[in-house]
Amino acid sequence: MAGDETYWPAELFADLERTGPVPLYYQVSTRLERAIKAGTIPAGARLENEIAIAQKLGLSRPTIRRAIQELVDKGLLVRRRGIGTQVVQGQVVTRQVELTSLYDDLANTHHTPSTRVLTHEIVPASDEVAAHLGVAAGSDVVYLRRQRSTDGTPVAVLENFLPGEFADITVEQLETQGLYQVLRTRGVTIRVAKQKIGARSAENDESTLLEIDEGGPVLTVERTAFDDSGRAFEFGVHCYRPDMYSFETTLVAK
Amino acid sequence: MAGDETYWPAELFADLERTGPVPLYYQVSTRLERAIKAGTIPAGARLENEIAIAQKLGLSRPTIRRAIQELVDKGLLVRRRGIGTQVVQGQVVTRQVELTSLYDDLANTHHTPSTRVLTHEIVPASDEVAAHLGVAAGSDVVYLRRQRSTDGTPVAVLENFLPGEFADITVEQLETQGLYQVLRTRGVTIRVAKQKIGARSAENDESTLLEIDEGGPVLTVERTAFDDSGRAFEFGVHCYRPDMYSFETTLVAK
DNA sequence: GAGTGGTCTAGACCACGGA
DNA sequence: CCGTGGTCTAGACCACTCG
Repeated sequence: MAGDETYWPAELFADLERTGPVPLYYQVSTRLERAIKAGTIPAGARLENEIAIAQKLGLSRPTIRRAIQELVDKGLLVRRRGIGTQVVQGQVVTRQVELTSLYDDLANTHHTPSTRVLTHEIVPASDEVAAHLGVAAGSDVVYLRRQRSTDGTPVAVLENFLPGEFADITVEQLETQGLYQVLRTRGVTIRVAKQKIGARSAENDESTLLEIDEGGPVLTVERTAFDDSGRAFEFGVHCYRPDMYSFETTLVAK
Repeated sequence: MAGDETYWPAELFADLERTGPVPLYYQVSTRLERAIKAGTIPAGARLENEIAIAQKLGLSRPTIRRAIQELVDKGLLVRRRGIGTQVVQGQVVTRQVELTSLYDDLANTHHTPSTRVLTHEIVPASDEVAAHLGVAAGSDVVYLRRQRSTDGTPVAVLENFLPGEFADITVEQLETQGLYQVLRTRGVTIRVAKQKIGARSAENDESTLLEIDEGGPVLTVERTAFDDSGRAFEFGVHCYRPDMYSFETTLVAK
């Protein structure tokens, strides 16, 4: 019957590097993702089955499965046993919440982020901060409060707590780079983050700093970040101007 | 040296069902997750290497890898080449954003959710709704507006648009079950959801419905849901009382 | 019954980190 | 150097869906 065709634009996969450092599953996955986003493989289309794809590409089935799984996890494909693999109808392009800092987020969207450091001091850890950072209550931690703007418009007020060993981070570093960028220079990279997103009214000087109405709504995030070894290295309490920032996520049922 | 021990409480894995319908990787993964959350394997601990685990359990390495990968994706473990696998220090228990309805969320936390249907009618699809649902602009869609409460306190105002084929859903069904529950009865299950989380001031009758201050802050979600075949079957615009609801997520760097 | 994805095995070689 | 996880192969059997 017409309409039962399966898709597999094999010509898109002619240039796979079998020797280079880039994993094969990743090469397949990214090419497939591009083809879907470009509409070369239309929404709702059915892909060829895994075995056939593996043969056409001269790869093993597990490699193909892994490539496809990447896109299933991203919400671009759905798989059903006995049926096949289909493209999700998600024309609406959504930029995902990635594990990047707000600074990078803003810089990546062709804006010019800037930072003003409001507070930069050593304080004893409260019980809450100590619990999140995994340090003793009352021990020295670094407290930062920053105002983040883009193109001159304030976007967020960022409060952060770091373990005492980061006391030597300077105001100048913080005003020219994002916090995660500074930490990366010191060999600390973010690997896992647990966060809670909510809303409340602006408090104290927040309305002034964000240039919004007194007591106006703000979007809030509480985030604990962990490094490569699973150690907590940052606890942040942030508030955002809701007309300047929002979070986009894709959820996939398991 | 002391402190270099690796952990693997093999006794926890004595009862694996090799013949049943539950996948082996899933059995290993859930037992391991329980052991981590119970503290049997402490935060920061290093696991034995994959080959040794596979031998001890009489399973293949790919099966063990998959079990571990599940927990890496959940943010409970981190893996580093040349180093090993370690438990993340995430004592703070966080309930994750799952692909469940608000109704189930509330019911699962030992509360009694209730729903009042405010509007239930057929309307022509606006351009925005049509784009999200993948139907023609102006075609008939079902419009629902509901007030959701828990233990008598209002939590959210839910606006939803569904394809016209769901016109026969009754008010009674919606007041006794969650929307996704009703749809599941009709063979539609949610598989992927794309959503945007933000904040704004309460508008029109929302403050009254949520029993908050006029123009007070609300947490907002815009969600498009897709079924097993990748077809959009629901577009929702919801607002939540921020003191009653927030979102928790875990992000893992790839 | 034919076709699909879901699981599992038993190896192999490589890249990276540390001693 | 060794130990670790990262990738890849070439099969196998099963469970599910459909005609």
